[in-house]
Amino acid sequence: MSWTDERVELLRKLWTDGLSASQVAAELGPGITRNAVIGKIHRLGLAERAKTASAQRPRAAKAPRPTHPRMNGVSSHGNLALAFTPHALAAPRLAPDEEVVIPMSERVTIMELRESMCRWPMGDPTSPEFRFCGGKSTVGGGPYCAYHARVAYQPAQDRRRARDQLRTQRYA
DNA sequence: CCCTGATTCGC
DNA sequence: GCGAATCAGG
Repeated sequence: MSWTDERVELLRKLWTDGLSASQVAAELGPGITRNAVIGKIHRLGLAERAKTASAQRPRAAKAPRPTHPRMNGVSSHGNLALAFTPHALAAPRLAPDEEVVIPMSERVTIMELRESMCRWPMGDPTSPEFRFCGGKSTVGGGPYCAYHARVAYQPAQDRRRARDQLRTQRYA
């Protein structure tokens, strides 16, 4: 990869528009790294950008995060185990077209689960194969990754009711 | 930890 | 000139 005229032009435009170096790098495609972009910006003398756009822009208000019945007061791993095993057992069944396949290698056991990870249960909770999704949980410490948050909170009226029912049956 | 830009320095 | 590695900061 080299700095062709087109590339430089695009770099100028995107950087001037206020994109971050990594965003510009992504636009320029694989092969151009963030470092490459920053280096070029300096060589071009573009480094004095009147503040970054993101710095000018007032921070967007934090999206309100839905609360989950079982999600309160969870902080340590022990808590996680206690809090989410019931949840796991009562996990809703997803329709095949709702299903997202997470490779086993990316899933995590309950011991590997961290607060920053998606706690969506996957597989049979009574099986040694049982894992959690393990994806990056949503910003602000939400319990699920973006996808599973959607599944958990969005369509869910009746599914959730069913799940809660199941939960109370088993853990009343 | 995720991210940001800045700087250095071997190539 | 180039950009990975590193630094300093949010």
